[in-house]
Amino acid sequence: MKRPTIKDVAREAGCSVSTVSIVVNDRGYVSKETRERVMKVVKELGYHATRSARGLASKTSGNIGFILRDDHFSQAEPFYTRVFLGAEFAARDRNFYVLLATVGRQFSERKDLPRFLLERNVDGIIIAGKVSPRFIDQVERFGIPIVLIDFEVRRKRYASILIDNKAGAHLAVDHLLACGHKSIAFVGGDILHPSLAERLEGYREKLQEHHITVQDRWIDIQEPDSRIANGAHAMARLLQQHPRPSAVFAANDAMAIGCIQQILQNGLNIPGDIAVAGFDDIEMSSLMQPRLTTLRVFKEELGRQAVETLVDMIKNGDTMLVTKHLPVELKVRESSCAKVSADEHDVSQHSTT
Amino acid sequence: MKRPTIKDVAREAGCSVSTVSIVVNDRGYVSKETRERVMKVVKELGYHATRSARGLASKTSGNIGFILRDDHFSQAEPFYTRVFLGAEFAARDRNFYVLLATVGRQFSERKDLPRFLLERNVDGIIIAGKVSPRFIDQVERFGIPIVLIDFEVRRKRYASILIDNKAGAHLAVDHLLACGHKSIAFVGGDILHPSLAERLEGYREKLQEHHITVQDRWIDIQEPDSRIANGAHAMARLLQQHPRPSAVFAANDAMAIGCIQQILQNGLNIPGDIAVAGFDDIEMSSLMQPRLTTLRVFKEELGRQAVETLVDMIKNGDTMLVTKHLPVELKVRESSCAKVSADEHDVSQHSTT
DNA sequence: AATGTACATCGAAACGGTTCTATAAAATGA
DNA sequence: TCATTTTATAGAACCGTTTCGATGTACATT
Repeated sequence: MKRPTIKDVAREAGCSVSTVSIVVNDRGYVSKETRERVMKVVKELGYHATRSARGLASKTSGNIGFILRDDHFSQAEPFYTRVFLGAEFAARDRNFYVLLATVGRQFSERKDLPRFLLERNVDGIIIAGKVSPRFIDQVERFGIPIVLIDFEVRRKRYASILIDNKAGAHLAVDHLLACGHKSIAFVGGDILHPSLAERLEGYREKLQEHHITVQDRWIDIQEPDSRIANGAHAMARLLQQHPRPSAVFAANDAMAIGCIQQILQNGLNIPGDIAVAGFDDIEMSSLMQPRLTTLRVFKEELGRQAVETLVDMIKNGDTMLVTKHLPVELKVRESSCAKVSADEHDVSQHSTT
Repeated sequence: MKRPTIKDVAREAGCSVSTVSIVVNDRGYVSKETRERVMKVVKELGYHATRSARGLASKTSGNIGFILRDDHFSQAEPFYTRVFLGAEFAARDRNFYVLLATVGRQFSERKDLPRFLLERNVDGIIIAGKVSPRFIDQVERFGIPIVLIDFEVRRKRYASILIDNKAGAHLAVDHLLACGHKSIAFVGGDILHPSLAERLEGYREKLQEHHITVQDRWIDIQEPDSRIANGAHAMARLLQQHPRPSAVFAANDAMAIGCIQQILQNGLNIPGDIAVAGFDDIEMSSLMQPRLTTLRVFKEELGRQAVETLVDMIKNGDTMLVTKHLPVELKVRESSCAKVSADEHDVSQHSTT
C-alpha cells in the first residue's frame, strides 16, 4: 500500500541503501551486476525518490524561482507573462520546476522577500524586468545563482539575458528613413528603465550616423510610465509642434498604440500624415487597425535562455557571468508603409477549449 | 554565516526544539511568555523553516500540481494559459506554489506521469481540460485531492469547476433569435469534449423551446478539432446548403473565426448576410474585424476557483466533491448585430517592458 | 482527598534520502 | 612481488523539521 522507500529497494536487492542511492543517481562506483539488480528492483517496486527527502539531504530543491514586479504580472500585461511561460517550457525540459513570486514596486526590506527564498526552496533565481536594486542585494545574500532578464544594474554585473535594444532602434529608424522620413520623433516613458534608455540612444545614434540633427523638442520622454494612455499624451504634445514630425518611433508598442489613437483622433492619416513604429510586438499590434510596424522581441526566448543559463550555473557551479543580447526582428506593417505583404496572419493553429 | 536552524532558536530561547516548532506553527499548547520569547528570537535570528525538512517530517509539500494536455499549453493557445495564470494568482494568495506539467494527448501508462507525482512533491492536483480518463485513474492512485477544470468523466465524480455551457448556448441562440434569425446553424469540432457537447445541447434546447425545428443538415460537427481551419471547413460545407442559414453559432471562438474567414472569402457580408457568434471570448475576438459576438468565459476565474477548492480539500481533508458552474457573459459585437456600443476598448492600461 | 482534565514542556523517534568514511578486493605499475 | 591506485560495497552520520508519548503542574470536579 505505502510507496516503497530506498530501504525497501536495498532489502530486495540485497545491498546497502547507499549503493541504491549511487545507482539511482548514477554517480560513484557500482558493478554492472549490482546496478542491474538494483534497477530491476526499482522497476518492480515502482520506486521513486521523494523530493523533500532528497532536498533535505542534498540541499537542493529542484526548483527555480521566477521573480517579477507585481504590476508586470497582470492579465493586462502580456509581455512578462510570455517570458514566464517561456521559462516554464525550458524548465520542464531541464527537469526543474518554476516557482513564481512577485515583488512590489518599491521594496520594503524583509517583508517582500519571496517565501521560496526564506524556505530555501529554490536552487537559483530569475529576475525579470526592472526591480529595486536593493531587492537584488537582498536576494544575493542567499548565495544562489541569479539571472536577470531585460534589466541591468549599474553597480554590479550579473548574468543576464537582454534585448538588443540598440540594434532594434537602428532597424526602426533605418526603416523610417528608407520610407523617406526626415523628421522622426521619439516617444518614451519610464526612461529610467535601461531598455527604454537604450532604445532612445539607438535612435540618437542612427540619426547622427545619417547626419540628421537630433531635435530635443521631438523627443518626448516626460511620461512616467510606458502605457497606452501615456503614449497618447506624449503624441498630443508632439502634434503641437511646428512643423510636426512626419514619423514617430515609440519606445514600446503600448505607447505606439497610444500615439496612433491620438493621431487618428486628430483626423490625421496613418501612415500618410504620420508614420508610427513601436517596439516589442505585443499581440495587439498585429491585430489592430492599422497594424503596427514594430520590432519583434522573442519573449518566450528570453525566458528560455534565462532558464538554460541559470541551470548551467546551478549544475556546474559556474561563476562565469554570461550576458546575452537577443536579436530582434523588424516587422513592417501598415502603420509605417502603405504597401505591406499580408503574410502576417499566421493564426491558423489557434484553438480553444 | 549559515542560516539559523530550529535548534539555534531553541538554544537562544532556552527551550526545546519541539516547543519552537509548536510556536512557529501555532498549534498545541504554549504559555504566552514562552511564545513571546521564542518569537523574539525568531525575529532576531531571522529564522525561517526550511521547506524540504518540513516536507519530509510532515509529508506535505506546499505545492499544487497543475496538469494540462501539451497541445493545450502552447504559445498559440491562449485559453488554458489564462486558466493557469489564474491558478498562479490564487495559489500565491493561499501560500501554495504551482508546479506545471503537461501530458500527451494519449496517455502512455507510467511513462507520462508527471514527475511531481512520483516525487510526492504536490499536495493536490488540478487537471485542466480533456485528458485521458485512464490518466486520471493513475493520478488518483496517489491518494491526493483532485480538482478538474472544464472536464467531466462519465464513470466517476470529481470535484470540478465547469463552465455553464448550456446557459451560454441559450444566451447566444436567444440573442440570434432576437436579431430576427430563424435559421441558425451550429458548428463544432471535437464534439466528444463534454463542454462542446453541452453547447450543442443548449443550442438544441433553446430552438425547441421556441418551437423551431432543429435541422440536422445545419449542424456540422464533423471536424475532429476545434481550430480556426476546421471552422472554415465546416463553414464551407454550410454555404453549400439551400437555403443557407442566416446565422451561425460556433462551439468556440476559434471555429467562429474560421467561419468568418470563410464567409468573407465568399464575398458575403457579416452580419448582413450571415451573423456569427462564438464561445470563449479569446483575445483575438475583440480585436479582429468584424469583432466577434461571443460568450465570455472567465478563464482566470476557472483557475482561481480550482485552486481555492483544492486548497480547501487539502487543508480540511474535505471529502465533499463540490461542482461549480461558472457563469458566462454574452458580449454582443459587430459579427451579429450592426449596431453595437463601442464600450469594448478597455485596453488603456496595457503596458510593456 | 482523590481523581480527572486542560495546560506546558521536553526528549526522542521518525521522515527518506545523500554523502562521508572505512574496509576490502581487484587492477595496475615498477 | 609488493606498493599503489582504482573499484565496489557497507555502515553510519547527518540534513532540519514534525510529532508522539512521557512527565509534570495547576486547577476544577466529585
